[in-house]
Amino acid sequence: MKRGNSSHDAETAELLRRVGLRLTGSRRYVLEALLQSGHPLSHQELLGRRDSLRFDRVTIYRALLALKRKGLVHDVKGTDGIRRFGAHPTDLPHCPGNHAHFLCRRCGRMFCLTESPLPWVEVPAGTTVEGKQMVVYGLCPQCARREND
Amino acid sequence: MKRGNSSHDAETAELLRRVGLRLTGSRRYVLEALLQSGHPLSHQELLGRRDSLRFDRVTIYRALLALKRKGLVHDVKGTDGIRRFGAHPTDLPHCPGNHAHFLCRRCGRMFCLTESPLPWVEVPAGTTVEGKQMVVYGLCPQCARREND
DNA sequence: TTCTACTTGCAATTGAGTTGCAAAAGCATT
DNA sequence: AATGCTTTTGCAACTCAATTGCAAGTAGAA
Repeated sequence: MKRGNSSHDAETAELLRRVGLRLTGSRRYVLEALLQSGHPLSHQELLGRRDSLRFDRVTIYRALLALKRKGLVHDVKGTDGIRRFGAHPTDLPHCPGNHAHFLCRRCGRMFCLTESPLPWVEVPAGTTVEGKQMVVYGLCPQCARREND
Repeated sequence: MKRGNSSHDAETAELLRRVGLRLTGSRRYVLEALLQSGHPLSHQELLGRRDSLRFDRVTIYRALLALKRKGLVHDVKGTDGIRRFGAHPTDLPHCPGNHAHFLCRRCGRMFCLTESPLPWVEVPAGTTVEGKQMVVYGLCPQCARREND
């Protein structure tokens, strides 16, 4: 399977192998893209990239689910209802995604606020907590500047 | 317009008037339901209630948007992608909804964790924060018990 | 009661995400 | 490098939350 000659190419292969996933083009592409990108990406954004190699929409979804299932990426459902997936080289291979995320309501980009770990939350007795996510929304610096013109 | 004879009937009318919304059946019904319910409700749940008076789906959506716009209710997009709306008598009329929410992945009910105010979050310089939400998910006490049978 | 702006109901549409299935590809083995 | 088994892919169809346009209906003020 043809693939890009990017800097993370060997790294993605190693990561996929380590978690027991077959090395397929879509998984390499998706993990590669998430590692390169400085911020979490939505399914739509992954499809839009020039180097997406025209993988089918469904294939991208399934690649994301596989990576998520193996813990290579974390995901957040934004206030806009769109799920975005992120991978951080420093977090891998046990990327917890245990931090807040910022979502710009104008450009739709999401950023990991890795400096803000999620707080402990008190829940009623008997409750089982499986996970948590926090989304901060508003305008990113660039969009905030444009909004004031 | 016919309406229920519930305990909050006068309260809803007063609240709607105070924020400058016309007193219509759907708004009374929705606000009433949210006040009575101990937890935030989705559009679907609002439609399903016996006393929903068969308002149109779209009407319920628009009533929710109007209440939200006027700050009478707060809303949260769950990890399941479904938006739920909550009103708390004690919060009104400036219900901030500034607390975490718990979402049960089994029964789909959402609860306000009013004891857990959202933490301050550090964002990059220039960022405009307009709001934030936190969703904790897992199993509620009842569902956790059933899952162990 | 009348007038007008706002609200409602209906039908159609959008868009994210999922499912079933036959063809194709990964990979361990020979 | 051929075999065979299992997983993955592509395609089409589908589900479901949420939105939009518009004509008919209604709340509230004059």
